[in-house]
Amino acid sequence: MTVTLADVAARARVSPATVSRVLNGNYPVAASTRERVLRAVDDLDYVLNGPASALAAATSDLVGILVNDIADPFFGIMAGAAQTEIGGPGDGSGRAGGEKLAIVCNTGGSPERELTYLTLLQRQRAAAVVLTGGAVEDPAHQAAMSAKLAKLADAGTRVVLCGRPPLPDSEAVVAALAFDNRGGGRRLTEHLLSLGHRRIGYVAGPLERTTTRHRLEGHRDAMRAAGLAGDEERLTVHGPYDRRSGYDATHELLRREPEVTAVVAANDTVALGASAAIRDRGLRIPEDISVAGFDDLPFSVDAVPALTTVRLPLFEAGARAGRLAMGKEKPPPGGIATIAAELMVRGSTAPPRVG
Amino acid sequence: MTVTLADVAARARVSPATVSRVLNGNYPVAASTRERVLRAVDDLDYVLNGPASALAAATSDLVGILVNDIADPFFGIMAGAAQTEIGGPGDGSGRAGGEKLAIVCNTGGSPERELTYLTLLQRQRAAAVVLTGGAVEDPAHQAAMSAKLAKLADAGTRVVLCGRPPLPDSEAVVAALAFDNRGGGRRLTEHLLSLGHRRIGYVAGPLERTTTRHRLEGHRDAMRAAGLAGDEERLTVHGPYDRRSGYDATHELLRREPEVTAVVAANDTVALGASAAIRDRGLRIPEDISVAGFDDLPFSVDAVPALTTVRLPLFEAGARAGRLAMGKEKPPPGGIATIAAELMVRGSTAPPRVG
DNA sequence: CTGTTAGCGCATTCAT
DNA sequence: ATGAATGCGCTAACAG
Repeated sequence: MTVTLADVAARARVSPATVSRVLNGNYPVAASTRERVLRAVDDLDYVLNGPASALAAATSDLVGILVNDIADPFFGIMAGAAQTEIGGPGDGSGRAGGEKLAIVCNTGGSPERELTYLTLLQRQRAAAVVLTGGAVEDPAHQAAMSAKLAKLADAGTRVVLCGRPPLPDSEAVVAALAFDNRGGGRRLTEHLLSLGHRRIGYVAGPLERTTTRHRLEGHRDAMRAAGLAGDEERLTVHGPYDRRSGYDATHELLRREPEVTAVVAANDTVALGASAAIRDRGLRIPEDISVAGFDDLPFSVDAVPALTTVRLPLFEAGARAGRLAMGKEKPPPGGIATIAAELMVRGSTAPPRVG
Repeated sequence: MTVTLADVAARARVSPATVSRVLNGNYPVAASTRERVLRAVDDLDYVLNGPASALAAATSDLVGILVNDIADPFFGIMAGAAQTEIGGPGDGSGRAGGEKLAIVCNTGGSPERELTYLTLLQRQRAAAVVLTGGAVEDPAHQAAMSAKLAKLADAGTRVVLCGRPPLPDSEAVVAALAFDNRGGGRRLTEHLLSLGHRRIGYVAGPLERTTTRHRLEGHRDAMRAAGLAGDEERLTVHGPYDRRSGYDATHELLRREPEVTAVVAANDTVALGASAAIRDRGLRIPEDISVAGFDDLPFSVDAVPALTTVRLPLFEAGARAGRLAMGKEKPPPGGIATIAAELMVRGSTAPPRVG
């Protein structure tokens, strides 16, 4: 029923070994034989059996990309970029050559699912794994992750972190590309302070995530440097990285502290919700309250007014992670690189009203 | 080095077959033995060899989800929803039970890559494949797709279409969930007509895509019914489904035809770009020009003014496709279901200025 | 309910 | 440059 390597060999009048060699191309084969084999492959419409191949070779051509939320462009952009480097351009024939199969796995931000996916990828003997986005800071989970990644690395899987800080002690990881969330957060708040804001609310991401913590720390560093420490707790509300959360949290924040003149959101999506909440209270942006986000997702420039935010080079970082996973690029010194975050000042921030 | 089923069997003092049975759970095993085996698995930190398993069983636990653009929430939402149904909830142990591995493949809208990914999935003996979003209408590609899907189905892979019209003659497909793009497009334009608009510009998606054609046909149906046929070509500009394209195309449209009082965009993302272009020309929305989108993505309600659009139940459709792919839900009669599209009237559309 | 026996389809030694 | 032989780790009949 299903055509195998042996069938192709028979039709091309060569041995199975030869067919295998032309298909993998890592071995000298006479041009004439190669041609004969390829024709037989086409004639028979032969498709390599991936599992059999992976079993025999003890490696597969799967590359996993883990994301926290596939519906969030923050991850989609990185994953798509990584995939372009991993999947190869294809040869236009649809005939699948030696390229890898880049596959995106959606953890939904759940530590358990993250581990489960890693196990599944380990089971598939994945060639590489790219972990994107912030990590959960629970010590137990971190330990489990380190152990799991070590095991993957042991089995020959290349592990790359993208937009995620390096793990405590992991020589298992080929490279870690970390965003400068802290620096970005600090510069963003410094910008607001320089405009004259003093009471700045912060709609933070979920607790126990590195991204949340680093951005918040940057914010507080700036506040402290301006002599504005003390009110952190009251001026901070936590919630998921989504629009709804930004909306609800901002209402809560403004109820708690009506004197706020600026709201910093955990990311652009949250900022969108925050903006909606502010408008629903009859306030104008930026005249009554300034709003700022983080990430500079594509829609942020189209917000009205355009959103002041911190740009993260998501595409570039994802592409680099993809190359690193493929071994196409040399890892940075020490395996760790910090990716700069750039402040983008736009219309949603302005000096506070006097009085 | 790497621990195998046999090692587990030895430690649990049972035969390899028994270990296989408890791991797959499709066969009666004494509770005491099962427990012994599971303990051995944990002790040895055993991870099943996916390729070997797939080879022996002639099926794998991979389920492919093909998307046109992973950075676009339109696809992200569907893919994420499908994945929740496919991946299973996990048992919270991170130990990967019998769940499938849902993997998202990003075609970038390229027909070649679409075929390549299908070949790769065929190679992996995928359990199921979900194709999301519009298809390219090139006859050669359609034929190639039909053939490829037939081969996949032959090999036991379940094929499900989500947000994509059924193929000409394909009993290969388990089920096709098609959005009512035509009806939605028609109702949207009817809404504009009822407001009094007569010169309506259309920023369409890329040529030769089913989604583009159906939405455009709905629009033109409504125009024709209102006796407004004739200017189709001049009032339509095509481009990719992205923000930039919406921006450029709208400038082109307004240059070509300044009397336009409303712009219908191919989707919400394009509508965002269109809105920016309109504002950059010093025009107000909706006072000077009304704008409408399609899809009702999460950010659309936050646009200012909120975007009038057509809501597609992306999450529900994706989840249903996931269940269909898993055989957890009965296919609709004839294998084809049309998913309704709901008009969402919001602030971005209003009657045209008189005079 | 459990053990035994055969492959699954391919990559890779070794030969030649 | 090519062919023959071996085994990757597991599942699926068959016994029992």
